[in-house]
Amino acid sequence: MKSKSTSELKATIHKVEEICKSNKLGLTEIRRQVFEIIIKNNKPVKAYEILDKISNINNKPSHPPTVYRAIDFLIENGFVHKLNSINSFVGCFHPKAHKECYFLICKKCNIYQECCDDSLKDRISKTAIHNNFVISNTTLEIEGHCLDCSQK
Amino acid sequence: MKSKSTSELKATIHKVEEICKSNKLGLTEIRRQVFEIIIKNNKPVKAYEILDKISNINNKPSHPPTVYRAIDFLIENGFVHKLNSINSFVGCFHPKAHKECYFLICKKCNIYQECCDDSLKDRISKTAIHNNFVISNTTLEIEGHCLDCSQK
DNA sequence: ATAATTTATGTTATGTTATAACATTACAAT
DNA sequence: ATTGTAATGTTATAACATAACATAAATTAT
Ligand SMILES: [Zn+2]
Ligand SMILES: [Zn+2]
Ligand SMILES: [Zn+2]
Ligand SMILES: [Zn+2]
Repeated sequence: MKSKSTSELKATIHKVEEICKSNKLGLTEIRRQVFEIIIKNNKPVKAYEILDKISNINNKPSHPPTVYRAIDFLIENGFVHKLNSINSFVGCFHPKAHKECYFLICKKCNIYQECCDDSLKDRISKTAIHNNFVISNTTLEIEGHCLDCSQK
Repeated sequence: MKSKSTSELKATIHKVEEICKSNKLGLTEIRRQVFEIIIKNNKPVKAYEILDKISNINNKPSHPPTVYRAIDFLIENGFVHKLNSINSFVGCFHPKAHKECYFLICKKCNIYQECCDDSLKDRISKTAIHNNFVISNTTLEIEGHCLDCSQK
């Protein structure tokens, strides 16, 4: 993620809080911690990295299910996304704006960008219709090199 | 994969043999076995399923590295694809036609279809260009329900 | 031919990612 | 008080993948 400003970050966290409040979703301490670890990182985060960080924050060892449960909650509600191609998790900066996001992932510096434009979404939708297929979720992950890294 | 005819299957296997021959790629016994297991299955196959089948075929236990090496070879040369969203492998029915394939995967019956049309490819390419991004590989996996399964 | 090199496979162990299963806690509803 | 429900804790293990090193088979150079 091309580094987000502090205000964008705060706004996103606030939006998630609002969504949870108005939908009576329990944004518990652990879920909040996991969300903040993910959203504050400008690179995709791995589950066991989160596990380490959570353990440090709380000064006691956490266990995989704790982290994976929090991740599940966050994904279910559209606050984070999983990047299947690299088994990592990223925060969503427009939660609930749409169900899925598409990503560009730089193999060199590991930075990612969302790229969920409508024309792309439409094209995928048309492809599905053309194949008589009803979409429930889409994984689109484009790996390669970002501008900076391709110039070096 | 909407079940391929025997002739299509034979043709694809033959094409892979030809490509290997003309490019001096060693299509060894194990590699061929793994390829045939994957291509003959109309559903995505998991690495450890392949491991079991290989062990049975050869009447002696095989080990994970053997299978993963064969898979690596087949992917590198475009004969099979990995579906990252379900950690499974599928055969390619038009090897070398293009570097990547896009997929529709039915969550219910597990059958998959390739859907690598040019308009979709173009759209992805344009999205990358628009973001100053140089693509090296693309994962597009659309999960949902096929016609049959959505009618039930 | 044979030695050197390269390519592929065998084998053991381990690393990494993710979930099953069951116990406990906290808090709300009856 | 009792029951229900949602979340978390805990232990163990399943599922997916690779590192590291040994051996064998095929190529190539001498
Ligand atoms: Zn998003
Ligand atoms: Zn980069
Ligand atoms: Zn293909
Ligand atoms: Zn189906």
